[in-house]
Amino acid sequence: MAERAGSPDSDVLGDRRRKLEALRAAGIEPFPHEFDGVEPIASVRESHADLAAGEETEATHRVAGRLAARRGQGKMAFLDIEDRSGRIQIQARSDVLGTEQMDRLLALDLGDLIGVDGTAFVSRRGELTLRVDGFRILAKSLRPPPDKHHGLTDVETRHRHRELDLIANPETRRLFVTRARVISTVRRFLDDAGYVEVETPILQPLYGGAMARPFTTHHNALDRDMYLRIATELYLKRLIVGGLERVYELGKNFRNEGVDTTHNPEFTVLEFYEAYADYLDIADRCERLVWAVAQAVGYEGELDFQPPWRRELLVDAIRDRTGIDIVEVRDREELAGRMRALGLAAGDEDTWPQLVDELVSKRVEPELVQPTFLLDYPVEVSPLAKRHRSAPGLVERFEAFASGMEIANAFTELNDPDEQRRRFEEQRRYAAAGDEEAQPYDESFVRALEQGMPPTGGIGIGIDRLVMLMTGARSIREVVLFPALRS
RNA sequence: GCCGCCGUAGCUCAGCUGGUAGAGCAGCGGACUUUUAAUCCGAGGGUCGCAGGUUCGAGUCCUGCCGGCGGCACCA
Repeated sequence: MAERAGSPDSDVLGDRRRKLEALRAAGIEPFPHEFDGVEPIASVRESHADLAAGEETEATHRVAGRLAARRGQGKMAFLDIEDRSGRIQIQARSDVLGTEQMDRLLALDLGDLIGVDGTAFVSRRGELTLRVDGFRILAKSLRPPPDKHHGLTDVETRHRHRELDLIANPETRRLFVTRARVISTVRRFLDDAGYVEVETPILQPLYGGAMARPFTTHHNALDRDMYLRIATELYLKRLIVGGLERVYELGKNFRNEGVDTTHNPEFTVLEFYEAYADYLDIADRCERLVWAVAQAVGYEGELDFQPPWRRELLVDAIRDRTGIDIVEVRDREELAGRMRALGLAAGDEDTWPQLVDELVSKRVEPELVQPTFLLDYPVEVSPLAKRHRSAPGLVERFEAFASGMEIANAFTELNDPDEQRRRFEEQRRYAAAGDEEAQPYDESFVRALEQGMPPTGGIGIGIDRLVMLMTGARSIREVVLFPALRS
C-alpha cells in the first residue's frame, strides 16, 4: 500500500511540497476560496462541435478541473484538463502568457486543480483546444495521480481509495452516475404512483423483518443494547396501519454475516408497501419499476427486463430440478436424506425451512438468469406473509431472480394479528432449535396489527444488486463506493 | 472459519532451477512554437507486505502473521 509514500527517500512528495512552498513564496495562494463562473467541459465541446480543423474563434470559456496530461514544447505546451463531464486540451503559449506565467503554468504538477480562461480553436490535428489567456491554481495536489496511461487497476487500492479510482477511471465515474440514476428513477416511479417516502429507525430496540443476524450496539444514556436494522418491514407496515396507504423507504440495512461478491454488511434496500394490493399486484409493479430503471439507464445487456417476466411456482421449480416435492416431504429427516442423495450438504442442525432455502439457493437460483419470479413459498420460511388463498401449507410470496441472484422478496402481508402471534411463536421454536436467524417476537408490531391493517402487498428490492444487473458488475464491491474491507 | 492464488519504485509490470533489484509512465535537470501515451539528452528513485527460519548467500525455498481476489460455509 501507499502509506509509506511520505518517507524521505521518495522525493515525489517532496517535490510537490517544495512547489507548494514556492507558490506561497511568490505570493500565490495555492488553496483559494472560490472560482466563479465555471462552464462544464462537455458544454464547451457542444458549443464548438461544428468547427473544422485549424479553425479559430473569438469565443472565450472558463473551465476548471484536474490537470491530467502535459505535452511540452518549450515556448508552447499542450495540457489536458479533466472535469466531471470530460476532458479538454488547453494550449499555453509564452507569447500570450509572458515568460513568468508560462513558467508557472508549466511548473504545475499532474493532478493539480486549476481554473483556466481560454479562447476556443481547433488545432491542425482537429482537436478542440482552449488557448490559455489566464489561469489560476485552485488546489495544489500533494500526491501524484495514478499512471495516466495504465490508470489504476489494483482492486484493493481502487476500493480503499475510491477517490483515486474516480480520478483515474472514467468507467468508475460512469458506474456511480448510473447508480444515482437508478435511485432517482426508483423515487420518481414511486412518487408518481402516489407513494409517500418515509424514514424509519435504523437504530432499533428489537430487530425484525428478515432472517438474519444483526449488529448489536449499546446506547449509553439509556443503558440498553440496540440493534442496527436488518430490514424496514415491520415499521413500514405500522405506517400502513396508520393509514399512509402507500409508503416506501430507500436506505441501508445491516447484517452481521459473511462478505462475498453479492453480500456487503451494509447494503441499500428499497421496500414499499401498498394497501389493498396483493403479491401479484406487487409483482406487476416490481417488473414495471425495474423496466423503468433499465430504460432510464439505457441498459443494453443480455437480460430482458421488459414485462411480463417469467413466473414459476416454487414447488414446481424445485421438483423440476431435483425431483423433490416439498409439499409431500415435510419431514426434516426425510428432506435431509433426499438432499444428501443429491449430493447436497444437509446439516443435522438445519431446520426444515433452512433445508428448503438450501435447495433453492443451490439448485434453482443459479439457473435463473433471465428475470424470473418464483411464487408461493412454504409458510415455515415466511413468518410475515399471508397464507395462500388456495394452496395449503404455502404463503402468497415471491422472490425475483436475475443473473442467478435474488433481487427481490415480496408477499401479500400477513395482517391477522392472532396468526402473526402464532408465527412468531413458531419462530421461537426454531430459535430454540438453534436457528440463529429465526425472527424475534415483536409484540408491539402484533399490537399494531390488532389496530387493523388493510390487505397489503409489500416488497424489498436489493438496490446494490439491481445496480449490478444494470451495469454488468460482477461484484457488489464494484457498485458500493466504499465497500467493507478488513482494516 | 476453511481451501487456492496473489502482494517487487508514486502508478503499470518484468525478475528463469537461490548469486549484488529492472523497464515504461510519473517526478527531477536540460532542448524544442501545433502536440495527442509528444519526442530527444542526462541524473535519480526500493523495508521486494510483515516477522522468523534454512543457506556462505533469499525478491526467489520453509513456517507464521497481515492484506487482497476467488471458491466453500452462512446469507439478500
